[in-house]
Amino acid sequence: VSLGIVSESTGVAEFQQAFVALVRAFGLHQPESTPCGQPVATSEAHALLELAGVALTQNELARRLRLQKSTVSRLVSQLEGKRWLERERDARDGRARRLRLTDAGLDLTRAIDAARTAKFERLVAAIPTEERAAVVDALRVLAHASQADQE
Amino acid sequence: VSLGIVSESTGVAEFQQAFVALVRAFGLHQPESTPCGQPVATSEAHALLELAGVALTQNELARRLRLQKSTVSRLVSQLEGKRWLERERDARDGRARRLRLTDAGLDLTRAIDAARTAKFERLVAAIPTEERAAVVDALRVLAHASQADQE
DNA sequence: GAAGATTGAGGCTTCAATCTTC
DNA sequence: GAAGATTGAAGCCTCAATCTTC
Repeated sequence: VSLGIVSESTGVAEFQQAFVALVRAFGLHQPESTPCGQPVATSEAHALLELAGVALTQNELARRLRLQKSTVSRLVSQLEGKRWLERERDARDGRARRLRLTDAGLDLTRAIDAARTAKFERLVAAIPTEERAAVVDALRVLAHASQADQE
Repeated sequence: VSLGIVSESTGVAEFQQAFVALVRAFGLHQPESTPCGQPVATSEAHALLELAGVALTQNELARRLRLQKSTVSRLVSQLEGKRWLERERDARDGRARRLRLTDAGLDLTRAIDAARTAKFERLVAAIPTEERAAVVDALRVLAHASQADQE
C-alpha cells in the first residue's frame, strides 16, 4: 500500500505497516467492546485491575491509565454507582479521594483477570514457542521507545 | 502489579503486562488526537492514506480500517465536506459509492504521510539497531495471532 | 431477500472552565 | 496560587433500525 512518497531508507515503511496492522488487528479503536466477555467496558476493567492491590487516588489512577482526570472522574462515578468501589476522602489531604474496591468489586476483578488471562493464553498459544520471548521483548522495547519519544 | 491470582504457568503474565504497557504508552485510547501534528483526526488520516492509491467503496474502506459501516459513512461525509474527497456512484453497482481523493485531499495525504513517517523514524531511532528487525517481526506475528484468535 | 449505505441513540474520551482544598 | 476533582461541550465509535439498489 506504499504511496511511492515515502523514503524507504531505514525500513521505516515496513515498521509502519506492521504497526498499523497490529493496531487494527487488535481493534484498538473500539474501546467499548467488553475485553473478555465480562460485563464491563475496557477502561472499567483496566481501572479495576489497577485498583486490585492498592487504594489509589483518582489522580494516580489517571496517571497509570494515561487518561484525563475528567475521564477517570466519570469512570469512577460509574464504578461507584455499581457498588464495585467506594470513594473515601483522604485523611491527610482533603482534596484527594482514595479508591477502594468493595468485596463485589474484588470478585469481579478476579473474574476479569481470569478471563483476560485466558484470552492472552490463547494469543500466546497462537505464537510459535520459539518466538514468544522475542515478542515480549519487542513489546517492551517499543513501549519504552514510545515513551521516550513523547518527551 | 500481579494480583497473585493469575496462574503464572506459561509466561502469559509477562506478556500481558508488556502488551498493556504498550497500549497505554502509545495512548491507543485517544483516537481523536491528531496523529502527527496534522489538522486531521486519526481515523481521517487512516482513511486518506488508504485511499491514496485506489478509489475504494465505503464498504471496502470499512473493512480495511476495521470500522463499522456507519462510522465510515459519517467519516466520509466529513472528508467530503472538507473537499478532500468525492463520492461517486459506482457505474456497475448503483448501491456502492466509490471514494476518490481530490487534488487537495491528495496533497494533504502526502503531508500526513510525511509527518507519520517522520514520527516513525523517531520511534525507530529510539530502538537499538540490532533489535529493529526482531521488533518488526514480533509485530507481524502478534497481528497475525490476534487475527487468528478472532475466528 | 441480500448487500451497500445512512440515520438515531448511547458510550468513552478529550479539552476547557470551574469548584474545593491545600 | 497550586493541585485534586468535577462539570459542560464536542468528537469518534458501536449497535440497531432503516432506506436504497441489486
